[in-house]
Amino acid sequence: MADAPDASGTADPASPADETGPAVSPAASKAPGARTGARAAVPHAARHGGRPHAGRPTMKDVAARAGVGLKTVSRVVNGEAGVSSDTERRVQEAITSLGFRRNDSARVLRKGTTASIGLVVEDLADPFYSPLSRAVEEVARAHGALLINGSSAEDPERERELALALCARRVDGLVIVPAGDDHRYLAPEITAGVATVFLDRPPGRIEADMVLSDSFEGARSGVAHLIAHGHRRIGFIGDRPGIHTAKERLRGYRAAMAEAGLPVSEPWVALGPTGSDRVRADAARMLDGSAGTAPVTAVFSGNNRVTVTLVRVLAEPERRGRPVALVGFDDFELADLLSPPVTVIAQDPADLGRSAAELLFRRLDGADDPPRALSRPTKLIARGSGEIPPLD
Amino acid sequence: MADAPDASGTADPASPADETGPAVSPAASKAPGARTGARAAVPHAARHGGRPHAGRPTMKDVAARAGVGLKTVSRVVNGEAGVSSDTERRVQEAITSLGFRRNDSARVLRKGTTASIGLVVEDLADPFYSPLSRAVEEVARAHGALLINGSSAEDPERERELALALCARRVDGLVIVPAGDDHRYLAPEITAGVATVFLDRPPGRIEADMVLSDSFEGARSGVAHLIAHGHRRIGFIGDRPGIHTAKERLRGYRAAMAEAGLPVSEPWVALGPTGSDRVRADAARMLDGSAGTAPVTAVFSGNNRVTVTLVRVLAEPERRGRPVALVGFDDFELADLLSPPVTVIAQDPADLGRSAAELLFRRLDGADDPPRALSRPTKLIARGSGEIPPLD
DNA sequence: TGGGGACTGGACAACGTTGTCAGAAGTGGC
DNA sequence: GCCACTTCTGACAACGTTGTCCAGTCCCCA
Repeated sequence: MADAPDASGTADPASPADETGPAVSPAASKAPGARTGARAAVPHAARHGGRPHAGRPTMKDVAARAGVGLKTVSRVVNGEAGVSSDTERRVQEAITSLGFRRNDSARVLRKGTTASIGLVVEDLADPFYSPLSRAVEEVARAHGALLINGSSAEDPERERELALALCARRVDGLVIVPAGDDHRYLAPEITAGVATVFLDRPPGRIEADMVLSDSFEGARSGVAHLIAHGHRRIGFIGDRPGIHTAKERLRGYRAAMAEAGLPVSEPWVALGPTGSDRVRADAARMLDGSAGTAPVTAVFSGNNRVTVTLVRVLAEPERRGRPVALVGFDDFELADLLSPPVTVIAQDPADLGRSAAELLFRRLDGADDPPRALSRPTKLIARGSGEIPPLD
Repeated sequence: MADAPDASGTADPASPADETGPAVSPAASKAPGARTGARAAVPHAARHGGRPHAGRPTMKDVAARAGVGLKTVSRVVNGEAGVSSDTERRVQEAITSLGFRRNDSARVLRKGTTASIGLVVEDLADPFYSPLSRAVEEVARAHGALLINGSSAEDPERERELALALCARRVDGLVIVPAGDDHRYLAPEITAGVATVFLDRPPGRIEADMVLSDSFEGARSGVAHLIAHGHRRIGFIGDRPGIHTAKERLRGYRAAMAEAGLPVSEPWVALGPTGSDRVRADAARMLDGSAGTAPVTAVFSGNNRVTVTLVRVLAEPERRGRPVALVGFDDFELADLLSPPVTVIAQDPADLGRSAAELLFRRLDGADDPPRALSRPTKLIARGSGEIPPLD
């Protein structure tokens, strides 16, 4: 019974598709004047009446307006062949006059592909992750895909929520900077076809593509650099111990010390959250010496955030008298203009993002080879702070 | 009738939902080895064969597996009341054993709301926009919405493409840092119910909500600060003249100069892209004096990117002899650690993002009042570079 | 004038979910 | 034993699009 009136309804040029379905009656009753003419006259009146997109024209409306079939509109909208130029013109007119825009949700449902990828990072605002996000976005754009992204705030549960929400949206692929160390929750998704690339840190308890910087070698070479400049008591301040890169960098630190035959006093090593309070406390402890341990003459910093705090600590007036050498993992803007300029182990965040995204799209294009782990090299950039000799 | 064979099919753990629909035949022919058994045995073999999510279990599959009706599954998935705990348990079992995840595309189509908002900025990697994005994301998250974002690269056409693509995805709302100056293209979308807030710059030729920093007053006070420290020849280097904030800040500069009765030589004013080459050239021109114009003794910088380049220019050895005062619009990390520390007109990007997002969600919650323009104050932070006295 | 091919247009089902509505099963009172 | 009621369940349509398939229409050539 629904069909007959429905069909005649769409033949009507100004077809109120609304009125057939009971679902939209609230919207219809709230904005009854929303006829073609009235709509233009009162821009803000009915704007937020019902559901956000209630009352949007559909292809059916366009078809009725142009006096053609539904599929013909679809063809025009998608630039498919097989529509005479005259018909096309009529359809285009109807489209612009109704303000029609294709509903991609419906398209996605039908086609099974969303042309969007998800990105989960720790913090979108972190100067390490923002160029990385941008690079992923550029690659996505080049492939005609949109980017949906979120910050995990280094919380495994939030990472999981985000990743699964993205999967529920049926993103075509996922780039994840993992916060947690167990990603079995993604197994069904990967099996179902969500291409997944882990970035900066490896996946936990699951096999998948990954793109990592060589944290171990980077840290090793940075600490070796300090040793080469005469330091024998070197501190390490890094990110939380659960984080893979923190562990790897610590391992690099220990390796460099071991290679040089230098002992490591445990008070010289501090892992933890990168908030400035914690870093300041740990720095103070190792710089001033404590519990019978001699103070360090150099510090290796595990990342970006830590380095910036350390730069502040070392710049404090009371520390000026006894210069301490510093090498930091991650480059950062203006590092070269500080005094002393900061020696760093540089990664290229944009390159990491680009590599991960390209790997992802290779998968989406059908690459079937087993998961691979890409390692990107780091580069020591000597600027001054890492070349300060020890005082004693 | 369709149910009986279907049910038996889905009872099979590795149900080949593919093979029932003709829609997937092209995919099947593309990856002919993608047989059912192979999938389980070789996890990565058939993974990217067809459409990304082909063969995912649906509610129908879950229902068949649990021996219940479709709607009951829907009820369980959405935590609706009216399901006995025994039935719920059976459904939950079926869900986990099949690895079912609700398809939000279908949900969106049905419900008309996507629980996602779009954000268009100039450059996600810019240290001004990344905390802003993060703030928008936080607010979105608090409202249970995801964030889809993109960079316009300051290209109006690209901004338009992005914004319309987001509308086609039926985002519930849109936060835009506009690149262009004509947003009439958004009128049909706004009419259709896409809540839209413009951020950092006003919309062009359209009425809509906006959240702006007080660029005029900020620049005026910054230049007045330089004047108060004795400068009479002050340069202004800003962003491209098409950009609203650039114009406003220039206007503030001129106002401060006029208030002090100081003339402005046109070579002291330079607008253009923020790439370092252009800024360096303009800086050199006004610092060295040219064509009978005396060199400036202070520079006011129109933004973040320009300031950083100017800091580098002023730090060059050959410029050290003649210190030049500098005040920059936008604060930036480590500004206080440079020598001299940089005096800035600070905006709070996170606050801007938060305000815009909150305004957006107010609209989505039904607020119907006319579009409003929020102005956020700026704050002068004197650190040293802006207090350098003029040489002559 | 008729027949074949090329082109154009439209009816219909399907994608996976949720809202509506009605039916079935269970409970208690009389 | 029956009715009224509540609680639970499922059939069905609809959301707006695209793929399939068939039916016209037009033109050209024989």
